[in-house]
Amino acid sequence: MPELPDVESFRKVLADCAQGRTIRRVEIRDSGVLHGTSARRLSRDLAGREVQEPERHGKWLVVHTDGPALLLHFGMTGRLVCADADDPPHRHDRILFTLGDMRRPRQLRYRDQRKLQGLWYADDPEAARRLDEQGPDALTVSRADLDAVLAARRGHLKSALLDQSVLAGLGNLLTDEILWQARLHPARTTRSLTEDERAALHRTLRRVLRSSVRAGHVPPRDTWLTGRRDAPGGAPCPHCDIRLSTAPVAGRTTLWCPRCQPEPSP
DNA sequence: GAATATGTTTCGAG
DNA sequence: ACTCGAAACATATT
Repeated sequence: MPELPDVESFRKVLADCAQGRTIRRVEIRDSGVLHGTSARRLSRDLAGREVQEPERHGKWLVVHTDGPALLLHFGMTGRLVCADADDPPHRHDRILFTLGDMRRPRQLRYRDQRKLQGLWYADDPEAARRLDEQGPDALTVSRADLDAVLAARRGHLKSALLDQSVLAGLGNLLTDEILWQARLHPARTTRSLTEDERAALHRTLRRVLRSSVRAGHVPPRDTWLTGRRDAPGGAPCPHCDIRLSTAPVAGRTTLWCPRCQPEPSP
């Protein structure tokens, strides 16, 4: 699930649930999501700490406290939920942070089915390196910065947009959506883009990201490409009704419209 | 059982 | 020096 808009909604969950509150207790139900630390050390370090305003960069969430800062990455199946501390945990709740006052304690839960990513201390060398290598955040990237990162990259447009070190925050769904709305074929090369196409790409990227952030995820609207992803045997393009094409591009399932997004000329 | 999945890193090849 | 594709991570669903 998680791409930039999802992680942005987790940031809000974290802020509403925990900001300004004290962590009373940390329960690690599956230490498989911990990286570079142990369950014992994490709960010792965080107990009694106050949660401060969280930050997001790309798909990373930074949890600031008056003690150590944490980095969360949600992989493909992770999420953050706020629950009543008395509610029984979900099967995939890997870490429970109990917060705030004793009368009505809340619980922030890191839930993740596949455990592809997880939690790091912000000063962990591996995590710090990964965060350091991120490109500009896709939600706020300027036209000039987008042009600059694309100019520094060759190969397929889709693989560039998907690369977090080029631009941080886009995943497979968002990339397909943006390329379709900008009417650019995913296999176009970054170098082939004209001035007008780069302008359209930036405009579309902002528009798609803003409405997705508002919705908390990439909305599966009928008028968007995302709404047609799951149709068996290929769905019609919401623009022109021709059958959408599917093929792997940059190693990922890619959906595009052969009419609205013309094949790059070789 | 097989294929697939909204993510990312690593490694070998071109 | 870059870029690409495949494999690996762990688990559920179709």
